[in-house]
Amino acid sequence: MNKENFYLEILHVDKKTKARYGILHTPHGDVETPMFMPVGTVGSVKTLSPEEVKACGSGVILANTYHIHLRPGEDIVDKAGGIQKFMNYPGPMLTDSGGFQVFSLAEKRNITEEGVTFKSHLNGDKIFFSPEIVMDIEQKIGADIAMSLDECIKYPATYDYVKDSTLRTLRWAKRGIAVHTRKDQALFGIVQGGEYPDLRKYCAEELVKMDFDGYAIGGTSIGEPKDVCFKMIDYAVDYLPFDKPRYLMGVGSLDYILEGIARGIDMMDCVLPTRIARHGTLMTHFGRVNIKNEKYKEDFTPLDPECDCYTCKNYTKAYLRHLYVVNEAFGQRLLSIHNIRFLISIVEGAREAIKEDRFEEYKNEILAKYGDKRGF
RNA sequence: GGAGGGGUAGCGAAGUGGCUAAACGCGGUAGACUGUAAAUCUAUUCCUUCGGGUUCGGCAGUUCGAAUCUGCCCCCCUCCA
Repeated sequence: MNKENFYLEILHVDKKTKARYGILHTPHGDVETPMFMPVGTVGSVKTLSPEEVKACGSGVILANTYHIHLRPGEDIVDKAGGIQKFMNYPGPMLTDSGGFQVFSLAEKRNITEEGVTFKSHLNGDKIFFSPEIVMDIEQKIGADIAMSLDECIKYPATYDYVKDSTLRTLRWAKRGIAVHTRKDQALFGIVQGGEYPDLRKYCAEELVKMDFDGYAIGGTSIGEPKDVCFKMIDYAVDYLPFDKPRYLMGVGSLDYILEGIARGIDMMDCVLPTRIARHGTLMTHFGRVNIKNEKYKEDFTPLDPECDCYTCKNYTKAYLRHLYVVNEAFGQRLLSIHNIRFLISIVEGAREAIKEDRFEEYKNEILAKYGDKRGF
């Protein structure tokens, strides 16, 4: 495809790993890769202003087609001048297609060849998503990057199920790209195929034939073991074009992010930092901190002495715990700022390391210090 | 002074003879969370050396058995004088 102002400029590839450093050019600005993308499902990264998210060093942020379609509706976003203008985010955005809701709202949907019928989680209304309808909605929402409608396949799933689903996702991809006409919006295809190497390879190759503006690896981070997730990346990445962005969907814990980057991933998104922050859990250079813990009651030190975020520079654990305990919105905001800034700063460090061909060492150093083998 | 009502675990509140160490909620403590149905969910919350021990205002009874029945006492609330 030939999109205005959208391309990935790869400036360096790490000598020892597949990690790449580059600049993603988009209609709403240039951003460096690899990058971590915070999630703002309904047009807001929960508890934060767009300016605060940007101040954390964010590049692209996400919104969700299913949720925006329900409220306020794509026509309103279109009238507002697009999602970036509507929510006043000073940077590029991406909309997920609703493919994840096929997974997360599994009890409320039915899949057919034609598309997915959801029973709205808000009021039970019947919502039909075909690849064509999703393209129409995403083009109206107007993010810089739209995602093709897919089925995020649950794990584990049988070979036969994954094969049928993946072939259907490919047919949906073809139908979607056929009706995608906005030249100022990139469209990414999504590689499915579960844990099966031949299906991942086939799916990747078929998508590449369709010539998307970027490629995502989906069906990851949904409860599968870590090594399975890494294999899913490996099974697909080698069949993706070097010069197109590669997006690992749903990944937001420290080890998955760094392992993804090592495997040649450019973009990752996750709700994890914002969700766990709201629930009192923080990622720090020295592992996870649960700010609810009684032991922080009189701890007047910063959350993470090595963190440069607004929260760590200005507030103590005792105060953050207090805000959490009394359920103040400001506390959720400070904690969310920290987690987002933490992950973004880790990825910033990764970019510097890639440029200097020391990404492997950087990754090992960060993970060793973090300590928690779960990685988040 | 008279007439009612009530005192149950940190708090609120069920229970009114055995299945009750005692529902439920709050509070407390700990944990989970990965393309957001998530300011949500889970576990735990009398003591314990895990054998057991001590509980339902207090004391004394009835009973094989009492938070639950009886008597007296203490305290709280409402209304009338």
